[in-house]
Order: sequence, then structure tokens, then C-alpha cells
Amino acid sequence: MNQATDTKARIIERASELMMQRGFNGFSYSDISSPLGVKNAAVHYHFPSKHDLLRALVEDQHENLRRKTSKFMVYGGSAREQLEGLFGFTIHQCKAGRPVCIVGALAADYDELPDDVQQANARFMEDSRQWLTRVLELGREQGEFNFTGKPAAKAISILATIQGGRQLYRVFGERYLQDLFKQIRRELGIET
Amino acid sequence: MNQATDTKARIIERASELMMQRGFNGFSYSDISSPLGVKNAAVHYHFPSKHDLLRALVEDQHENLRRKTSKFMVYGGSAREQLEGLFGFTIHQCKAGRPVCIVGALAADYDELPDDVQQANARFMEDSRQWLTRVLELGREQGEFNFTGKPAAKAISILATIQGGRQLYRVFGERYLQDLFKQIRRELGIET
DNA sequence: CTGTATACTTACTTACTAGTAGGTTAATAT
DNA sequence: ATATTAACCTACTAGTAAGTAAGTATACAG
Repeated sequence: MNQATDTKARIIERASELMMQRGFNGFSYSDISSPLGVKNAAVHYHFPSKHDLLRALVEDQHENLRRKTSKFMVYGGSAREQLEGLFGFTIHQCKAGRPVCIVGALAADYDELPDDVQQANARFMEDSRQWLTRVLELGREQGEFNFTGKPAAKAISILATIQGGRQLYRVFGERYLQDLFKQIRRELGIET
Repeated sequence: MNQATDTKARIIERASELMMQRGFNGFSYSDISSPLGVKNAAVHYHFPSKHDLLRALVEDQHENLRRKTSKFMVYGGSAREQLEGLFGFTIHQCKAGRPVCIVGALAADYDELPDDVQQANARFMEDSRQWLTRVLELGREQGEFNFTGKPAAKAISILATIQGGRQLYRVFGERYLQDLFKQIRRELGIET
């Protein structure tokens, strides 16, 4: 990995952090460049406009999710373990100072975003939904989960709950988030 | 209502709209003053700093919620109807261009907020939770609702789901939000 | 008629924003 | 040795942000 790639990666990492902490309008190029020991122009070099940067962030997160979910799948394979992987991932992100995921961070600014960023975001969410839907189908088939309604509807419901839970985390800390996970388990008929 | 009070109220109304559409960092004093036909300084006159304005917004929303919930309670009284009132309120807010509620809008900027605004926000959420907890208790006692776990935990779960649902609304429109409501009803054992 | 308070406006400052033009350095290719 | 390219930096622009100081119009009290 040469120096250029490194700087670019560090820009994405830092910007990603800022984005999730403060949203698109909550940080500036200086907030990225200063802690990295580079100048604003370096950021502009890699990402000419802020929207270019944003696009890279969404794609990076999407890629990140793909890696994580494939890790869940390799990890155990059982639906229960995959679901717990999602819970663990959420808690981990929150504790790493990223209580708002990229989707949530973008939500506030959604209407101002260029089309391709909106679409990338929508794909990101659709992928998450499809992944969880398959997990729920699997869990129901194997008798691990017990719930009413279609897996797809249940998947949306769980994702929305977690999404909302991240906001609760900001205000009330981990307690409520863990309560949410318990409630989700309970409503999937999982013994705890 | 004199002119002063009117301008102040209009500032709050407009700011509230902007806040819910774009978040705290997503709008400026000009975005408030221009459409109102006044100058930035007029906004500063009523709310010296942006944080003063924010404080007023949170309190206004809190008051608004109190009025709405008391309306739900008067409206029918049955737990089911109160819950539907919450669903209707959410849909109405989304359609009125306010897909992110004040809590969600603040979430992105939460850590930078002054203490009293954070506390006002926390009180707002606690009040919502208590209200819904009582609705769930009532519904269970009267045999309208059927769910597992404590009412308080279920209340948090539902509020988080709705919170997350508002973000889905931004990206996918009303469909998913209605699906969420259906899923919530289903899991409360309500016939639809 | 005068004094005072309210509700502003005009005109300004300071600080920061995204973005750019052009120069510099170091590595690599020919 | 020379040319080229990537990856920056320095120094800047134009625009916008929140915030302020001082002045003005109106209403109302005494």
C-alpha cells in the first residue's frame, strides 16, 4: 500500500467517523485534514467535491456491510448466530462513537443529495433487508425463530427498530439498546 | 396576539420545519428569515443564539406532543385508538415534510448540544415512552393487546421502530412505514 | 408632550465554508 | 538524463455562517 492509497483510506475512515457522528453538514474539510496532518487540498485532490466524498463513504459502508455479513455467515451459519452478529455489530459501532449509521446520518440531508448517492443508499438498505430476510427465513425453517407475518416484513421491522435504537443509544446509552435486543429476541421466540 | 408574538411563533414554526427536514446544521438564519419577510437580526432578537432557538424548538415539540397525546386520550380512550393516533400522527408528520422528528434531527448533533437541550430532549423521549407504556398496559388489561414482555420494554421497542421507520420513509416513501405499522399491530395481536 | 419599552432594521464584523490555481517533490518510465 | 505522473502544499477566492452595535418606528404610560 503506497502513501497515496493510505491517505485516501485515512480520509475515508476519518470522514466516515465524522459523518456518523455529526451528519453531512456537521463537519468540514478541516475536520478531516487537520487530524490527518494534511491540508484541505489533499482531501480535494482525492475527492474533488464533498458529494464525491459522500459517494465514497456510502460505497465504503456498503462494502463494509458485505464483509461483515459474510463474516456472520461463515462464523456460525445458524440464524440465531447471524442475528447476534448483527446485534454485536450494532453495539460495536455505537461504542466506537458511531451511534448513527450512514443511513441515519444521511436521512437528515436526504433530499439535498445527488441522485446516485440516494440510490447507493437505497441499495445499501435493500441489501440489508434482503440479508436479514434470508436469515429470518432460515431461522423459521430450522425452527429457531418463531414469529408472525412475512419474513420480509419482520426484517424491515427489526432493521427499523435497530435504526431507532441507535438514536436511543445517543441519548440514554447502552441500556435501552440491550432492552431492544431482548425484546426482539423475545418476539422471535428465542429462549434467553 | 400582537405582531411580536406572531413573528416569534412564525420563527419557531419555520425553524421547526427546517430542523426536521435538514437537522441543526442543515439550515441557517437566512433560511428562517427570508420566507418570513424579516431580517436575520429579527431572529437573533427573539433567539440570541442558535442554541436558544434549538431549546425553544425542543420545548415547543414537547408541548406539541403533550397536546396531541391528550387529544388521543380524549378522542376515543381505547388503547387501540390511541395507538392508531400515534401512527396517524407519524404519517401526518412525514407527509408534512417532517420525516425526521425533533429527536431524530438532534441525534446527529447530540454530542455538541448544550446540556439543557440534551436534557429537554431526554425528557421528551421519556414522556413519550411513559405515555406509550400506559397505553400498552391499558390495552393488555382490557384484552385489546396481546404481547410478551414488559409494557415498558415493548413501548421502547415500538418507539424505536417508528423512529427508524421515519428514516425509511425518506428513502422508500410510505409503503414501508405502513408495513411497519402492520407488523406492530400483528405483534400486538390486533386483528386487521 | 415626553419618556420608555418592544420589536424590529441597517449595516457591519469575524470566522469559517467549499473549492481552485499553480507550484513542489519524489518516484517511475523511457 | 529527461519526461511524466501522482500526490501533495501554498495561497488564494467567493460565498455564507452566526452574531452584534446602533439606529428607527410604534405603542403606550404618565
